[in-house]
Amino acid sequence: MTIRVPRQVDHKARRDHITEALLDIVAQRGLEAISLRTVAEQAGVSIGRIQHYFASKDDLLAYAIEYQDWLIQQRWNQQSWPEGDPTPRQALRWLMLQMIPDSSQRRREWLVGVAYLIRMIDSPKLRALYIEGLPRLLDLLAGLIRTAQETGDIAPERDPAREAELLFGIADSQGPPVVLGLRTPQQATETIDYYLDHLFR
Amino acid sequence: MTIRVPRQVDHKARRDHITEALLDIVAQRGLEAISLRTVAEQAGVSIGRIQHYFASKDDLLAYAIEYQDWLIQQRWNQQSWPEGDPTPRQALRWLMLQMIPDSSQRRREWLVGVAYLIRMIDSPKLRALYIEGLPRLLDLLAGLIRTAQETGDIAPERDPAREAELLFGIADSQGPPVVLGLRTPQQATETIDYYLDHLFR
DNA sequence: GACGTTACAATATGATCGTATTGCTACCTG
DNA sequence: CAGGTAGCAATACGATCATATTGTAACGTC
Repeated sequence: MTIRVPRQVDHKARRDHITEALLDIVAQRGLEAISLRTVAEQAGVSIGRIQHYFASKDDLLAYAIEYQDWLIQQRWNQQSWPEGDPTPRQALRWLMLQMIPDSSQRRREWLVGVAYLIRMIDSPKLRALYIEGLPRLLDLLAGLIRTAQETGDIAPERDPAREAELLFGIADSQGPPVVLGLRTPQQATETIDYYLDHLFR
Repeated sequence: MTIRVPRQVDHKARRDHITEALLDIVAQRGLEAISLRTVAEQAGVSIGRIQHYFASKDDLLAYAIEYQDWLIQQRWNQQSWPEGDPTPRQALRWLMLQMIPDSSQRRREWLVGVAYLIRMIDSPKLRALYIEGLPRLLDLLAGLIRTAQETGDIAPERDPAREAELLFGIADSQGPPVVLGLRTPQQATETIDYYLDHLFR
């Protein structure tokens, strides 16, 4: 039997290295600045190498958001929650703070998401990332709200689904002012805490 | 028969016609799709004409957001408020609904705003449109909240500035789900009304 | 009615674009 | 160790790009 010899080069690693360069450019200068030449230069590789690992520019662009989506999933799965067994309020707060672009990593993710947004409208594949991801997050938030209602920490007349939308919206809307430097991540956090203070009692 | 080419031409009308074509393309295919050729084709004019009215592509791009900003100002100034003398709640609701991209006009404005966002980071001129516009709107919202507090319609312990941020955030965050078809403008309105129901009493 | 200027259209230019092609080398398989 | 193939680099190619240049017709002014 022939032993499966590992590939000479790590295919995924090469693709990801190129993709990292692309995402950096997109976050700094937008999709318009993407060309095989600019990506090759940013990645420090030849155009030939990019062509070897990606069938076309479109293929590269498509892989890039999938890669970013994968990156985000990885982070959510790996990052530990605030404390071992957080209260609903702590969990909600933590989830909302995750949405603030307060690190270079999250800032890049946020900007790339914005850059791809117009493309999402006409691309079913891109849209799916949003269409499927958002309800999942909203369900998560609504579940935590329901739990807090059971323990009496949130008034029972609050609608969990609506409240989840509000929480998401409040956190989501911090993106532009934070990225544009109008508000600090600290100030965004204060606004989030202000609302949580009113939601919980 | 000789074609009559009027010597005196409405400069602004020509520039605006070209700019309209550009904004349509940006909203549909993003800034990457902008070239003098695509704009000329969309506008139904020659490249030479565009060059005659704009010194460069950058000049055209810069004029386009200024033009859109002017368009928005015009609409805000001309559009009449809900009723002759609206209550603070009616005014707040109306302002928030104005932010939902529920017409092709507002949808285009929203998408163009998104397309230009990354450019805003490094361009002081573009940033100014956001940096100056947002606080003005927040002040307007906070003022209405304060008025409602004086009449007892909003609890006095609410912080007008914070509440203004929340109202803006809630309305602003409706943009992506509405544009991407995940939520209807009607549903976005319901979420806004839900929050107003809790803010007012 | 000559003259200058405005308002373009048409075309030229050189850079940059995505992609195709070619060539070479190192390694894996037989 | 012969042959094939993966993994590129280099370059060629035609399209498209922003911009510069040139040409021309229609007016306003005199």
